Amino acid sequence: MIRVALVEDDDKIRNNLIDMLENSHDFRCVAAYSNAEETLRDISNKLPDIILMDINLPGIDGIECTQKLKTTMPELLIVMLTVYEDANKIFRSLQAGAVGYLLKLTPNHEILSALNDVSKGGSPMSAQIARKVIQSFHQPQKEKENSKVRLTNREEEILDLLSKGFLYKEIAAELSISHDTVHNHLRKIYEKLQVHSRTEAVVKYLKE
Amino acid sequence: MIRVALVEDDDKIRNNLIDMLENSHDFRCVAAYSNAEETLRDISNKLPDIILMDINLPGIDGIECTQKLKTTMPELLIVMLTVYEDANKIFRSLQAGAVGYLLKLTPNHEILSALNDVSKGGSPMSAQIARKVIQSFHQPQKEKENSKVRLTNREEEILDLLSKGFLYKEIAAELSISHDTVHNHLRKIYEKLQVHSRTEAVVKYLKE
DNA sequence: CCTCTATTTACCCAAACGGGCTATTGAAAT
DNA sequence: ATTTCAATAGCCCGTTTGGGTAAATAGAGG
Repeated sequence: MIRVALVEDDDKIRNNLIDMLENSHDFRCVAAYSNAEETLRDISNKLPDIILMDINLPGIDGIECTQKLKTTMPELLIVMLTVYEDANKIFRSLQAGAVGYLLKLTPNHEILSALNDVSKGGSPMSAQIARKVIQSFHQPQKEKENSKVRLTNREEEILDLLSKGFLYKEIAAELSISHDTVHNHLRKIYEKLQVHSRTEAVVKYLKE
Repeated sequence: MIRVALVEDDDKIRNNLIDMLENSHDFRCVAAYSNAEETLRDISNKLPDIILMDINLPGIDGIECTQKLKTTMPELLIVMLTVYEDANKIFRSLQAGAVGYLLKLTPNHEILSALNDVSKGGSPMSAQIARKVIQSFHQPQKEKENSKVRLTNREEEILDLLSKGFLYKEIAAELSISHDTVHNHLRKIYEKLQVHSRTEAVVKYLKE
């Protein structure tokens, strides 16, 4: 029997996963947590072989949690199970030590076979996810090295003003350019930082 | 002749103030800066008696600038001249060492008479501003001590999610409450933090 | 018992934002 | 000479946000 633990804050999804595991022949659900903090505190009492980890958790997120878990229990196999299909989250998860990355819309039987893969030393991920991972190797080495994407001077300038809470039109006034140009720079910035809002961009920026 | 310096990022307003000073009998404008950084660098060459300081400056804001100026030139008289009528900014300004607090809508002749007051040892401020200052002495000491406003647990929880870039509706889903409730908590948070947008709130929050 | 606060929900509305698209200019690189 | 790219500007459109206003409930503290 392979010991599996869950970290998932949505009650319904968590209970579905528990059912799935308990109705299987090969797996046992030895723990189910709703947040990262509890997981980090309690996991050493349960010693699962595999963890199915949600990314979007209240407080410490699944990626950070993965990182912390791997430092204390490096043999633990962690599989991300999440709604995000975004390249950045995938890479950060894998870098944090996850061995697999599944989307939440994956049918139960595929999740189970993925868990089997994992226990056999595989790394399950959907074809779309795999493609994104593969593509990362096609990127010229240059870009991989400084994974901290390079913003142009103008973009940094705008991001800085953004982080001070200025509106588009205030930034435009400040820099004597049009509202639309600010808008355009912001799009490029969001694309480069892999985010979709002011807040996310500013948070990344402030963490330098 | 009383030597006055200006710190104001808006060209039009700054030039209006220069005109006002130059057309007066008692004052000379010895410097006019558009930002705090330049002011801090250059002010020791100009040695004004009084500074009229805007709060909303790009980069270092007027309050921080006031603080820094007072450490190196404690005899300098600084008068805030700003659009903000909010209690928090007023107190922080006065604590930083400002001796007066005027609103930008104050007519020129009143600004001049305020400058006269200042040079005579007075502290000019409008009746509304004065009221807010007075009221601060009526507040129980408790609240004055921890000026770092207290957010409720719920509010912190929501602010935390906000800082992770979640949308209102995502926060609502996360906490199993309605979109409107999230909206309302955010209003309270903004009010307590004296901000007017996600970005500003998150920046304050991340700076702990 | 009454008041105050925290938490919750709701409706309205204007401003701000995010993304899809296209396009011009000038500089730098190939 | 041609291509690439940063910077500029614009239009369209749906979504998100912020603020006004109102109100109900439950718990704490007088």
